[in-house]
Amino acid sequence: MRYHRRDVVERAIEVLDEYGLESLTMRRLAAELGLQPSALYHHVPNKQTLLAAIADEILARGKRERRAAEWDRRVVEICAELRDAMLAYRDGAEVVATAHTFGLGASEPATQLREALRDGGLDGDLVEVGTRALLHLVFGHTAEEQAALQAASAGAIDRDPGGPGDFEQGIELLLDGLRSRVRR
Amino acid sequence: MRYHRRDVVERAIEVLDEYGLESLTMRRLAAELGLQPSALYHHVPNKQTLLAAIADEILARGKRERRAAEWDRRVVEICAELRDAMLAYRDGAEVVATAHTFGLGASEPATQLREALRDGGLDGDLVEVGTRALLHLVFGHTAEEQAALQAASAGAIDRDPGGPGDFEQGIELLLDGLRSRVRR
DNA sequence: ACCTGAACACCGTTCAAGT
DNA sequence: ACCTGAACACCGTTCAAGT
Repeated sequence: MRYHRRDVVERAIEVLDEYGLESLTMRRLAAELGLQPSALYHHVPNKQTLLAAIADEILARGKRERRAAEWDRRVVEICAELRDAMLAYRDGAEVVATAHTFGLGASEPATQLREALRDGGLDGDLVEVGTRALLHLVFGHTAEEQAALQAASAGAIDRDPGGPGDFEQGIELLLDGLRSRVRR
Repeated sequence: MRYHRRDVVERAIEVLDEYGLESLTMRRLAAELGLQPSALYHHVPNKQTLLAAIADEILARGKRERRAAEWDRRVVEICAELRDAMLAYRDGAEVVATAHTFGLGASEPATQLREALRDGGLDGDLVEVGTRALLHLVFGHTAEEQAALQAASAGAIDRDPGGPGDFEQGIELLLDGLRSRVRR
């Protein structure tokens, strides 16, 4: 059997979802594909790049149709889509958030948010600050939520998992600030 | 020589600051202390706990006097203190942010923010949502800023590092939303 | 209480060689 | 182009034993 890069990424997501990020090793993935570990380096230059590709694929799979007409409703829609996409896979939020911290992946959601804020009539500087703030909120909240959810299902009752209500409320707080800065 | 837990944490921070998070291994730290790796487990149950202790110590070392009288200026002050504390050590933001995602460390800053928001006259629910949103913004922004700074100093000109202006602007956006929700 | 020595069960990555 | 086989230089953690 001969594989291509997309096969490797797809199988990596299966391993991630079934066994978790700490079990997603290059050796484990190679074994899952029936390959020697060294064979993976023909498809991917290193593990970090593979994780960035996984992050992008997870977000791509969560894509939905845009419905909202108003720019601020569209922001909420984009953020909710991001959250749902990450929650769909075990440790999905951690993978995406980490990749984003190091400037990898998640470039498309950033572009969409930037567009929405620009449509809202915000200045160039505020578009950038707002986009980054929204992404940090979404990634931070979802990573914490998923960690709490997984900790809860593994035993400890720990803390409240946050939930979609808390999530939207946080986004709305930020949107308030953005709305009040629309030039008119 | 006999060590205590605090010696181990202190030396770990030195190793972190000098060689970076990826070089902070239990074996490396043990060698630095002139110990066998197994000796560390007398002071700390595992690496995760050590990292949480490092996160707390980094934040504790950055503590400053509170000056602002108004609740919203106090929020800005707390957030700026957190950012400075994390930026003071190599990979400090990543260590603190990761610990926070898993519900470890950073409990004191959370308490201080909660107090400030309560003083501002916000409802219990909003206090929680606001505190979490502020922390995600601070951790997310600072981690990204530090990663970009370190990438820049290592060669690539990559992206803009954000800076304190962008940071405060993001916090102010959120504060706008919080201010508008003060019950009166 | 704190530490050594040895082991267990792994990692990511490189590189010559094969088809 | 894609893969094997072998190696290099490491990991975190456990556990019996020592003082």
